[in-house]
Amino acid sequence: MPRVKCPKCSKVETVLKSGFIRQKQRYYCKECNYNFTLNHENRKAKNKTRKNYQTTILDIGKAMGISATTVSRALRDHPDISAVTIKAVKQVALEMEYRPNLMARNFANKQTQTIGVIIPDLESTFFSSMLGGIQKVASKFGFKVIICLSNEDYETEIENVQVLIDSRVDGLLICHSATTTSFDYIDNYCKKGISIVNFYRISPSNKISKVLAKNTEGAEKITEHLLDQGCKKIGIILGPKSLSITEERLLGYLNILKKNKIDIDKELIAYTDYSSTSINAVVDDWLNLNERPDAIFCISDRSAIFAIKHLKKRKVKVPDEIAVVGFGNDLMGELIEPSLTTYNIQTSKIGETTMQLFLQEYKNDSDNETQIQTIDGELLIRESSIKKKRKQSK
Amino acid sequence: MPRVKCPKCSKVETVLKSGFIRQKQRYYCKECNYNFTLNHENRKAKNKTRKNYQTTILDIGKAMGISATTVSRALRDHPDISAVTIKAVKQVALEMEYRPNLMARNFANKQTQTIGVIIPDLESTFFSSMLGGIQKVASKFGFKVIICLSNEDYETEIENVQVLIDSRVDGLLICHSATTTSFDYIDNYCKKGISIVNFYRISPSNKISKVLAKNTEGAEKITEHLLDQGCKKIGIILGPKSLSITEERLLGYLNILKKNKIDIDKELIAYTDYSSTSINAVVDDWLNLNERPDAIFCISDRSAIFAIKHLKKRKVKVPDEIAVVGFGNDLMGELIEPSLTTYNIQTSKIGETTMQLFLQEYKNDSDNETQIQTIDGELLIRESSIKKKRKQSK
DNA sequence: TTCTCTATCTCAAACGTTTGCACTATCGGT
DNA sequence: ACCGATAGTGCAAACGTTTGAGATAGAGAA
Repeated sequence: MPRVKCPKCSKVETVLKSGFIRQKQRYYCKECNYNFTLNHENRKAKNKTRKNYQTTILDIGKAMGISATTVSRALRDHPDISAVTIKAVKQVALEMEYRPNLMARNFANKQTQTIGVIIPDLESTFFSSMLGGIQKVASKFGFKVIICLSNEDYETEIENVQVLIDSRVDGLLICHSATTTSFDYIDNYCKKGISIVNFYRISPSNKISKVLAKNTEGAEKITEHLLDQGCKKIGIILGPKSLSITEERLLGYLNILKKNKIDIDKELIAYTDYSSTSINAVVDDWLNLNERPDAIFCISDRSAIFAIKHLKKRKVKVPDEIAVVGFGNDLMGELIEPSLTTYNIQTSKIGETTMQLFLQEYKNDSDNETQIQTIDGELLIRESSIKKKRKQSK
Repeated sequence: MPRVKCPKCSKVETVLKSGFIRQKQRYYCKECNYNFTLNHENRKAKNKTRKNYQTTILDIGKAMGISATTVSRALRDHPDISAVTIKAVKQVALEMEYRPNLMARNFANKQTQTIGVIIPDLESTFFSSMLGGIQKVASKFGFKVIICLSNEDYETEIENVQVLIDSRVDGLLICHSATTTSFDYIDNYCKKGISIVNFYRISPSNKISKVLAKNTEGAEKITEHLLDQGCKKIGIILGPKSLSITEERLLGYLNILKKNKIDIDKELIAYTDYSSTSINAVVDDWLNLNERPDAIFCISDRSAIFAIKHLKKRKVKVPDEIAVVGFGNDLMGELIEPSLTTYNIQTSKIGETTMQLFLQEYKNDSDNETQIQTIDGELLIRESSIKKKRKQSK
């Protein structure tokens, strides 16, 4: 029989061993019916003395002989607290190097002052500049931004959404991936009362607000410009069919062709997955036609640059033989030779507006109607679309 | 006298009005000395029924007749819990659409599975590609990434650090702003036990780990290459003096000049703040010299592109009259005409390594020594530095 | 039978903050 | 002397999870 004293009744005779628990001998006292092990450390004391201990409002309260409640309120300038107290508390907080624990605050408040942003990639300056716009507005209003990249993959997109929602971000700004074909999950989360704003590449859902570029109008202007340059046969390189921007820009293109009574050649409407291989394949196809197109309208500046590079490699002169135009206005369009004609959708402004829209909805947190905001763009005529012949004839 | 029943002694006669509190009539019972107001709603009930209520482990426990503890452990496959229970709990959790509240979890665990990244800007593809590298590794290990932009401003950088630390991020990856001249704050935070990793633009602190490019070596290779092309007079456009990269690259440049017994001309060493105006000013200065430089080595690809654009405007031929080289390998260098010779520092890999380094330190969370990792680079010779004469002579 | 062990489960505290409401003191009218 | 008002402060619960350690039961050992 072990010679151990029961911590409750202080008897020794009645204590029996009772197996091991977590690598420690465990005892049982018959007298008071109590199980116990020896040598427990004081957890509280351990915590208070550990290296990176942070002062809390409780510490301040204790130091000043007031309650933590009052400290909490004082630090936030609550009207109930007298000016004297507020000043004193703030002074002590400073001295004690107090910093609020935002984790705890957020937890208590059930909000994080954080928004999640999902974008397809950071390969070019295109999405990162939208991100920049979002960041700018967010930081102005004290919001943190968690970024997630979908890498143009639907599964990843959904995983990201899940993680962000589990993290209880206050809002979700989503630009869909190129492989996203089902947008149902959006509606699902809306039911749970999370603010989602779609931007640039949007879903068909009518439950969330959206910010988009003037896709159709832009495509119209681009197509008009090409016709204006004397182009007769304009190929269009689109993204995947499921993407809103694909659809809308195709519409603009078709509008202008119809308006000008030009037959629509289905062979000249190509869907791609944005990859250089798929774009090069389309270009090759068209170069093999009996009658080559004299202009190519690309879904993005990036794809236009792929096209230009490929055309150069195939010894086709841009713009003389084939004009190329992009869409979006990516920084690199300005640098390539020939410089790229494009439609400036104001990426940064799209980002800013998206964040503002979220903020707006977040403040009125009622179920007010969803908004759709369209950001103005402008045609940016550069060298890649100027047909010399035409230029000379002017 | 008001006709209100005291909730304690149930008497009516003894109840008096006692002012208003928060827009509500307040009463006072003389009998039992109790103050009260009427009609308090049941907060708990209100919460449980509100629109976006999320099931908790407590709900699951209640539904299954087991404790929340068991649920919590079951969901995390704790060995104490029987396989049967684990399976059952997971099943119910799925049915009840349970999702862990990461805010609460993080709060309890005192860690956030989140790292903060501070970069100067998102204007070019340069930092965003480092960010991409960080993101890639982070998401692989279940870490979220909060981004902050310093906009090359010291104050903003410090503010960001503060916010991130208050948010209790698990780590901080910092690339300093161009205007940061005092790095003391870093050491300060290190004392508090936060993992900080510096990348690309680093501080002199010896308390944190760092990931950097082969700046000196790269600058040597670049300079050697220029000499190789027959350049005699190489101007160097640097960033601010306080920046580590400025110093290190200047060193590489000087090394090679000395090695080749070339006199160092202080006039050809220029410090800038990265802005196009400051770069153009330097270029103008040099163009006004009696003897113009025949090559310009720029601190970044972005600044090299500013320089090339400005030279073109001033009708100076690149590379024939003046060769221009950059540093870093930004996407746009490939696109400009003439394409830019540069030193590829592998931005994305720098990001990846930074995150890996953090992860490594985070896991051994001991105060192990700091590491400095250098990422290999390679000279990327393109058109902007090829002197035709030399080429012909070969 | 009596003690010991293991497997499994539960209790309660802890994390740091916010918040509803009670409490106290004091002041001004009747 | 009594009533009503207001300002300032404190108490305790709540947020959802994790965790240290006690509880319980049934199996095995002595």
